[in-house]
Amino acid sequence: MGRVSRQEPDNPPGGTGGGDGSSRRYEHEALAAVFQVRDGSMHVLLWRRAREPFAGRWSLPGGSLAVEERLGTSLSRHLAVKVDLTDIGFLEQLETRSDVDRDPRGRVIATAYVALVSTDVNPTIPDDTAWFPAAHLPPTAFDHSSIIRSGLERLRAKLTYTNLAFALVPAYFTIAELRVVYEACLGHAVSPTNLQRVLLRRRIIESTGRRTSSSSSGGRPATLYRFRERTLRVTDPFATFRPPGMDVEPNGAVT
Amino acid sequence: MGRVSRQEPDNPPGGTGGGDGSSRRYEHEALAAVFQVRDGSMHVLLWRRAREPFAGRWSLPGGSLAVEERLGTSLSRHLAVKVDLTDIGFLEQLETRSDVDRDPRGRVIATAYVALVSTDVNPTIPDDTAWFPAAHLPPTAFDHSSIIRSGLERLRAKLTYTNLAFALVPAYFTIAELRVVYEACLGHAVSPTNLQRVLLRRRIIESTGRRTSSSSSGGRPATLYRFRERTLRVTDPFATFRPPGMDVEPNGAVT
DNA sequence: ATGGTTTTCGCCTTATAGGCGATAACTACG
DNA sequence: CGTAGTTATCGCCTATAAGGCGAAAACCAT
Repeated sequence: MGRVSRQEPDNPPGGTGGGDGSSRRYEHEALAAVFQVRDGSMHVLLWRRAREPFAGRWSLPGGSLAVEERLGTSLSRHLAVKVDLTDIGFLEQLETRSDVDRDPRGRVIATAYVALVSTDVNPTIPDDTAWFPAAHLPPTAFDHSSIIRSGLERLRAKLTYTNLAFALVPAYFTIAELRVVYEACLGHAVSPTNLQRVLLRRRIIESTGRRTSSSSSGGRPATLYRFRERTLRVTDPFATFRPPGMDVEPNGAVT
Repeated sequence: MGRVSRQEPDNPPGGTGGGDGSSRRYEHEALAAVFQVRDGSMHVLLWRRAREPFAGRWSLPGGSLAVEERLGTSLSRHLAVKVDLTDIGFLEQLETRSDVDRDPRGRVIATAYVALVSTDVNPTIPDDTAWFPAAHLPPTAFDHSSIIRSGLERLRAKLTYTNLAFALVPAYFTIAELRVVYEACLGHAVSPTNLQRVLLRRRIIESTGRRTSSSSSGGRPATLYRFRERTLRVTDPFATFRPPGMDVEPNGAVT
């Protein structure tokens, strides 16, 4: 192949496309793995395919990228329009799948996102969509089940070293409610005692003075907590190998 | 936008493209942020653009996606062909940029990767490419400097909670050499004592019996260490909130 | 009031990171 | 050969964060 030379496609878009096969164009879709904790376990929102390929199987909601949009906004639009889903607390790009044969009809590149929905919203979804427990997925289409696994993995990781849970619970919540979410996500028992202590110490959550009026099954009324911030923030276990005199302020700044 | 109905582009590729603007096609390029520690500081490999737009500015190596390729292999090919770079120890997808106007010539979607090169390789690179310290980048093209920052952030994070450093050092190395790499990457002093202890305790590195024959400037010969594994493996600070009796075996399995 | 239930606090143990000085193992040079 | 200089490594301690467990708090129902 010729001499080493240029870099990106210097061909103007729509240009003649010289050399080694540049200026090819591809369909591009944005997919969302929408997660919500329902009845104590993690669920994913899936769409039942009406047509071939994979007719009858379930797939991630999403849609193709429009000309004037970025992937993220495109996806929000598709979710709003097609599944009536607007209450998304968190949306983050996950990964882009480019396998040549991931769609039997032809080449479609897909960028997958992770979307989180709080437990206190119950969106009205179309008939051909449904929530499925992430642990027991129905037969899925394309590479979507692999994408879901990948999303779950990221979710689990971030839940332990960030404040990401803010997107999965209402603005005000009890430790018990938070515990359910953590258990659903991590897939194992979580001690409420330890959960409270750790998140308070990390200054991720804080107590509002208020308490639940009275719980259904009796028992001491729980304090209502809230997340100090409702945007993603990492706690610094990344501070291993931290330099000598370096201390991290509560606000995250470094002195 | 009609009634809520289908999902992915059900149009066969090349089809007529109905409804809400589906089956659009876009140019797609793969870019690499190639990192290497040189002279004790982190460097990035950049390419000098010959033509407009951004003529004379520096950009990430890469190239457009060919029809029969996945993004990762496409990128490897471009790096091998165009910058003669084949000794890449690690290649991981970073993120996909889809801003409409990121390329003034028209719409090009870019998927960026992080690539790592060990300190013991010194690839012969073309005239119009050069290594730049990541802390002092030259004027860059497109959104590339933002991509580099993003890559550096991931690199720093992963260096502290994974064995990722294996891709930045030779197969056998001394703690001193490893320290240089960590300092270059994290941007602050790292104690060799602590580095050794932590990585040994985490069972990320292990001592080969061998020692450096004799160093240049005198001093006790250092033990040669090696990474137990040369594929990405996370250490489990993700194990916070770990369930009661759950212990993690040295090999990473969970009992 | 009494018992059941749930939440929360206090005290302790364990695990991991980090500081610092002492010792080991070489080179260089008289 | 002996001694100074240099670098690597180890041992012992401290600091911090996570986790276990039981006791107390604060409600409900009878």
